Amino acid sequence: MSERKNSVTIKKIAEMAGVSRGTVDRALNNRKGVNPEVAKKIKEIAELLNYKVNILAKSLSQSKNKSKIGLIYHVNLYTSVIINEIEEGILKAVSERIDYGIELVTKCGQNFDANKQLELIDEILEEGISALIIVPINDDKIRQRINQLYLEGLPVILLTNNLEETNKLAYVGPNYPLTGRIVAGLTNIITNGKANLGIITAPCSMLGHKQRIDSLKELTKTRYPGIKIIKISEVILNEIEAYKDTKELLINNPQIDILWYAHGGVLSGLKAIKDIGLTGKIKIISSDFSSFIKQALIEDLVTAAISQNGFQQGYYAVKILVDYLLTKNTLQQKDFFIGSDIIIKENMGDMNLN
Amino acid sequence: MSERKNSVTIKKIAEMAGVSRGTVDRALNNRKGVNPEVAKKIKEIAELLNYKVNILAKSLSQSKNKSKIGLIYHVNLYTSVIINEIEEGILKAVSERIDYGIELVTKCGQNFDANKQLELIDEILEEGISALIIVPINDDKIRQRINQLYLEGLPVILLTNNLEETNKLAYVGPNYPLTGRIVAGLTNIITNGKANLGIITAPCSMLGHKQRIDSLKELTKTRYPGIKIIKISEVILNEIEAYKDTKELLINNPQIDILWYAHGGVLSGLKAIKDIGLTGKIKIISSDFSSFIKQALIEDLVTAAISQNGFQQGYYAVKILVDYLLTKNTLQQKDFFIGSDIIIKENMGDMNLN
DNA sequence: CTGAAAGCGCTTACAG
DNA sequence: CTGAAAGCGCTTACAG
Repeated sequence: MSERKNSVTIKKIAEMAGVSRGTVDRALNNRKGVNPEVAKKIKEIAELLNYKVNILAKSLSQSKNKSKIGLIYHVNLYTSVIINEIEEGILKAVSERIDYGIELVTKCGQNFDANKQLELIDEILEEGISALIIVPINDDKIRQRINQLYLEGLPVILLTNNLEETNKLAYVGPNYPLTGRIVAGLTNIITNGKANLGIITAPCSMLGHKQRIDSLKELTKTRYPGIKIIKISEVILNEIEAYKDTKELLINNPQIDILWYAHGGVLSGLKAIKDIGLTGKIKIISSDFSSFIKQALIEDLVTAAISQNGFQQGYYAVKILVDYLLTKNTLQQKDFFIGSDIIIKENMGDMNLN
Repeated sequence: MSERKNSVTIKKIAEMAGVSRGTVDRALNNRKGVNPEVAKKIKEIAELLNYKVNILAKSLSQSKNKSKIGLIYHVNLYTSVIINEIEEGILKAVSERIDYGIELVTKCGQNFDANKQLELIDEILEEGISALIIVPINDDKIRQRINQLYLEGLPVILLTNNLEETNKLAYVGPNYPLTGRIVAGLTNIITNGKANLGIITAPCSMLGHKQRIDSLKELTKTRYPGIKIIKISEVILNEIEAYKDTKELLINNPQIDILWYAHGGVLSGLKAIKDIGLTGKIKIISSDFSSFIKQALIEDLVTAAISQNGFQQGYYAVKILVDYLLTKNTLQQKDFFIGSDIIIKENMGDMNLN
């Protein structure tokens, strides 16, 4: 069953090729200074024997020069919770890989400040990182900088927020269009197909947020015509705005019976709903899943939430990156989508391990 | 941030204790033949320096003697799909750990045959396994055998099916009572709290299946009184029975508006529903999540499914076990619950990596 | 361009 | 009970 490797080592290849282990190493790792003919022969033999490098030995032998992974992200009021989870996932994955000589360097910016993020990139480069994980801000300057870094040979993983037309090793994060469709499907199930939906969102500072709304719109049109989108309300998200906006939205559109908070703001939204006496009359779907939302689910104030699994996002970003750094194997895919879970009152904290 | 180890090696401890590296190794690994006083001193120094073994070096040095992990499971008509997923997860985790000298030996029984499983245990022991992952059959003989093995020092992980009063390193699998509650909550959401629920299940050959039903019953009583359980129909699950039973159930209980298939049988069930002209009038929740169910979700024949994440179950069983074998660190918990996901038409295949 | 040798951190016969 | 030495598979100055 698992006879697939072993016994074939660099030593065996060296013997068969009639060279030293050092030369085999150089050839297989494309280091310079090997006679091309010899290198070719060595590679052929390796191929023939289905040689697979022993990662343990490789890492151990290189353990003097640790490789630093850079992490750049940014916090702001409405993403801080998931950022915490993401960081936990990252730290977990890194701690599992300490023996491989992996180290983490972190820089954190604020509030979608692209210039600040550019600075952080410069700073982190000075630390001598060998790869970068970044939650990029949706800005041309950032896009260009990342393109440049990637072309210069730095493996870059975009985390949580995908940038279009940007070179990268991979994107790890939610499948935003899919998330929008999930909200549509969930609304359908909750309302038995007949709904007057209100949406509260923020101005689309992230590509994914726009994709989410667009795909919801499309799916309600084509698959769930009984779901009417009454109004999409874009507010600059802070608690005051979310409160005011929820109130206004519901008073001006009394037919709304289900409300989707695409970005947060649920806390004040619920307060507004209570103040106008609609608690229990409006169903709520939240695309946030913080401890506050958990509480709201428990109290039946929110019907369902979509969790973006921050922990997994962070964990897999590191896992994928380190696998790549250790093996240089071409990745099987460019986009690694982390599932978005449907959370209801009963399945919170379902999984008790990480 | 991650300054937590390194630089402190066995060599350093040896120097400080004034002994050889061999002796340090013997002491720290509790091998016999070390002067107790010396051992104590060595351990104190290690503690003081917060020594953590380098797993890479340890595994590499031991890579001649591979450790075999035994896997015993059983297939039968209605669990085969999830078993496939479980096996995929196991194989993935094992393949990621080949360099650690991990090998898998697999034995497969059939149809809840406990005697057969006992035989398989004997057979697999002869292979010289150093740990066992087993999907145990709910039988006293098995229970006793596992207890005995565990007491003899074999690390045993119970996978997917938990046995009570059985010694084990850990259980990895669904939280069955929770799954029942999820079905209750899902039913509540789908039906807006008013439901006449029919249940089709199999005689409880597994503890978990009973727990699932019990917890659903309890939660509908306490939290969702609007959900009436009309009938719980236990059939020996094969397609003919599932067909007959669904038909009978729905004809005799025309008030049923939502049906939960707790074990499978959905394929024939849907056929029966069609034959009596109720397609689209009865909502279906499936606790199975096979490719057939996927298709049924796409065709709107099934409203929602609960996935038990077989892949993760298998993957984590191996991960947890190998971590343990390599470090002998006491596990943080006894039960590792793998989340059960709510699947609707829109979030199938949400995650595209494993 | 290539080889011999030392090294990564740990384990393990072997000899005493 | 303990140490010296070889070994796990790979990498890397160093010398040529």
